[in-house]
Amino acid sequence: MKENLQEYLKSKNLKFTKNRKIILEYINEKKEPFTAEDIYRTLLHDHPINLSTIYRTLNIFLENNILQKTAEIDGVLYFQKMEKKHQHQLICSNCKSVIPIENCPLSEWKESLETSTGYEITSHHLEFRGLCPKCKKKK
Amino acid sequence: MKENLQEYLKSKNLKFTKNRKIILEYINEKKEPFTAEDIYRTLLHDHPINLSTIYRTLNIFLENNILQKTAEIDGVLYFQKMEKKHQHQLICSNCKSVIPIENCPLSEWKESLETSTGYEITSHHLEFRGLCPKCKKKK
DNA sequence: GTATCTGCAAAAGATTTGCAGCAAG
DNA sequence: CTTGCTGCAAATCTTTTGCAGATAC
Repeated sequence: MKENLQEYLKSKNLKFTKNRKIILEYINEKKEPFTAEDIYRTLLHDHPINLSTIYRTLNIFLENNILQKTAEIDGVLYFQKMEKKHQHQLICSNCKSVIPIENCPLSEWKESLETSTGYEITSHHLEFRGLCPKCKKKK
Repeated sequence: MKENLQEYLKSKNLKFTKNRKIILEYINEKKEPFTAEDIYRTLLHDHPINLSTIYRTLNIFLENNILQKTAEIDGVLYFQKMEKKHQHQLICSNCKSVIPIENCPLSEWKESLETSTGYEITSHHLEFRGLCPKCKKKK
């Protein structure tokens, strides 16, 4: 993957810099959706990278389908590695933690919706909200 | 509804001011999800209301379940009158218009998800994206 | 009258941008 | 060496907040 990306970036006149490499590693390892701030704070100690650079890198990765935007919660964007697998999120209303969920019964619904609305539907976004096991205990 | 609300607000030590009445009328008439800015611009000519006041009013209506937050798109909040009916949205990626859709096959999925994750799920949010009939033609 | 509302201006928080120096190829 | 990347500071955009005067009841 890393080698492929490097080739790919070159073909787009983009450079495979140290920062991009480190951010990419973060993205590849992280199972849960994350924010720009999450990356910033995680890397702060060993490889501090300016927040602007992180945002710029995330946008480049988004444009090139290396990354996907998976949620927007209280004005904050959440990202995840682009997966072949279709995924959605489960968000804790209390601690704002986000976990991914798989399986999705919605694709079947798509066609009937296209017929009834006249829209051409290209994607959907689904979020469940509730209390995670930890926050459930505290109440 | 208007009379009930007035009683209700009184019981909460909230006043039924002219501004709140006008904003409420907007909310009741508007079929599509709307933003604070939408209200501001619509009322600007006949009943200009300060944006802060609009935001404050929306938040009060939210807390009192007169209004619901239905989407968050590119950093902007979308609201709709609280409906008994469960609803979701269909958003045009091109012109950003939003229309509500009814029927939702997801409630059945909730229980199995609660079992598998340990979360207590309280709500879900679903958005479809695509091209509306107008924008489809232009392409 | 007095508690709540409102407009205004300023603050806050996430994200973007301009620019001058730095690094990759 | 040349083009693209980075850090920094400042700008931007939506939403929130503090405050002093206005309004509802």
